[in-house]
Amino acid sequence: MLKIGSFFENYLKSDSLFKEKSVLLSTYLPQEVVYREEQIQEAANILAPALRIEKPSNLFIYGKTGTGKTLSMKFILHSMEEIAQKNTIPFKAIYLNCKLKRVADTEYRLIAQLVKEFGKEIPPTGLPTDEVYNIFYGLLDQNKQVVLLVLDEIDHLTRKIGDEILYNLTRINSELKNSQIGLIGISNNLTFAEHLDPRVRSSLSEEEIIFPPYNALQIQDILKKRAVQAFQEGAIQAGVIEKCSAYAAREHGDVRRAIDLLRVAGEVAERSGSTTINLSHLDEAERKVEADKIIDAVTNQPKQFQCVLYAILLIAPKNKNFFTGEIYEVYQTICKQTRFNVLTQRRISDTLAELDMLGIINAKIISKGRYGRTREVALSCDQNIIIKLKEVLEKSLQLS
DNA sequence: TGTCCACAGGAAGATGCGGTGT
DNA sequence: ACACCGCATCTTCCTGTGGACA
Repeated sequence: MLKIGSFFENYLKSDSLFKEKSVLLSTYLPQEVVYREEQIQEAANILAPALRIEKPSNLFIYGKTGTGKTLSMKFILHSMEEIAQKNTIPFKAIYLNCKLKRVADTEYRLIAQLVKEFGKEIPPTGLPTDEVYNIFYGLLDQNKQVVLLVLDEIDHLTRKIGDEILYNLTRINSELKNSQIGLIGISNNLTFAEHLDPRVRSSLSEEEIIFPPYNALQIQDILKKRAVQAFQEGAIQAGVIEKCSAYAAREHGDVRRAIDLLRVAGEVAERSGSTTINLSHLDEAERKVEADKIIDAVTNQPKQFQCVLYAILLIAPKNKNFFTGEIYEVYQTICKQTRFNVLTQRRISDTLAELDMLGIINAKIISKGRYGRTREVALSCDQNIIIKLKEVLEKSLQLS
């Protein structure tokens, strides 16, 4: 008791490395967005008519992850809302991330979420989708107003539920008497629009803006600016920021990742009682970020998924590469042990594809000629993650 | 040169759950 | 009580296919 008490005492007394940790969180909205002035100006030009209660052109934004798309859009919308409020312009901006599970990953939920933005609750299920649309139309058309709808990670939406919903959204305006709605799509995938229905494509991407990746120097500069706000003076040792931006530059200029890494490195350093952040903290942070991402993804999957992964973990030490059929056999024995239903191979095939998508395994479809076509699977994460995964799975599946 | 394996992966639909309005 | 809805998960049935082997 006394011991733990003094731990907290010491904890309070010791100076934190952080001055303002929230600066390093993804929710942080900086005062200015650097190196994106050009894109922001362009977007502002396109969206400005909304403030005169005219419908702006629909806008499409492309760029890899961590290139400041979301940040820039939030920045623009934020200042538009401010102006609108000051001048009592009936303007509303709605930002939705389509990647969020159970929020915006189906047509019903997306519209329900939009309705919620107007302050009305929609039950999570039960109503016909048409009905939800009607409620949305009604709310939208109550007053004369311009609504800007930002759909972030829009490629996730269409991959899951097709592009019909986008078609509906682009046609909303013709159904509305008072209001106007402008759509802004944000996509990580540069080729996203190519496999879109031509009608949707032409009306959705009336205007397009591309966000190029940041280069290493820009990343360094951004990181330095954030670090100054986030950490105590002298908390970061020389070379840490440089290495951090080098990591990010290697990952196609993903600044978000770099900022994440810096934050975790700070946490690691703090926990180890160090007064500064050094390179080894950064290395550990990188391992931790990677491991957390994977383990998080796995624990949120259904048991059957976990069974398949466990089967793979059992085979992996014996063979470097293995095939769908082998995995299925091992999976069956695991199901027997755990008293789970044995699913069909068709389903397992899909599960393997999902595992591949999550980056846990590396699956390649190969032909063994006479001996058929199959997935060649190899584990693609490093040893200490595998050990941790195995522990987590054994616990979750209640295997000894 | 054609055959044929061992799957991939599309389509449609069954099932069970948590919900709705009447 | 009832018919109906959305959704995740899974099954059934199906067509497609790269290339080693006879």
